[in-house]
Amino acid sequence: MPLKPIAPAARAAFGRRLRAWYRRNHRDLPWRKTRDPYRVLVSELMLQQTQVSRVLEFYARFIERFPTMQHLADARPKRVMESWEGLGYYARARNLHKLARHVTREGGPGALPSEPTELRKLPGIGAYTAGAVASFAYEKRAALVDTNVARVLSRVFAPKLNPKRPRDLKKLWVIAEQTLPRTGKTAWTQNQALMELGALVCTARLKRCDECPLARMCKSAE
DNA sequence: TTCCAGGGAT
DNA sequence: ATCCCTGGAA
Repeated sequence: MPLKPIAPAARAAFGRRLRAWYRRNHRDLPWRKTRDPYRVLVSELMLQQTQVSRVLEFYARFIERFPTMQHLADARPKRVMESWEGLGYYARARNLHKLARHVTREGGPGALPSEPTELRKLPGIGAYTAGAVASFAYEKRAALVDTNVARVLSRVFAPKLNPKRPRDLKKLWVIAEQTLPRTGKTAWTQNQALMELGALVCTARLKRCDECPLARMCKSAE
């Protein structure tokens, strides 16, 4: 079942409205002010499992204790786990530590790769986080789809798709790639905007279509 | 008080 | 397909 390509005009309108909305409505979050791949990674891993409000404190404390990949790599497992205490999903803290030790190993620069395919080889990094680091840290022109993005894209372009079904999720990745702006810099903003819209307006429980910049072109707007 | 969201590993 | 863990919505 081939996926109908999105009309260029719709694509352009989608991006412009989305980004314009973002500029006016986005929250001011610390990980949006940095391009440090390490910080972006830490924030993404924490955000996978916790609300923004809660991540804020943990993120600040974590970065204070482990300011760089090298600091984290040098730390004792116990201290890393203590810093994660209360966030849950502790396997991810272990993966993060493992990752830090891996990329700094034997004189390694402690740098993360910038390509999603390379990032995905690292422990704890799946398709979403790979895209997030590539886009948010390196400003690569990379797609990223988490459940927020999947929900927004399906509602706007393909209401028949069910993001929970793996087969449909693949199609949503295709849509995400099709709607990606030309430059990495603009993609950064658009990806952030997609996530923000999913978090603030087009939420799982409530569709606040009256405040949505995409309502006019949305296939499931009310 | 129950129910669900949320990436990745296995 | 299941598990991991917790806050917050219903």
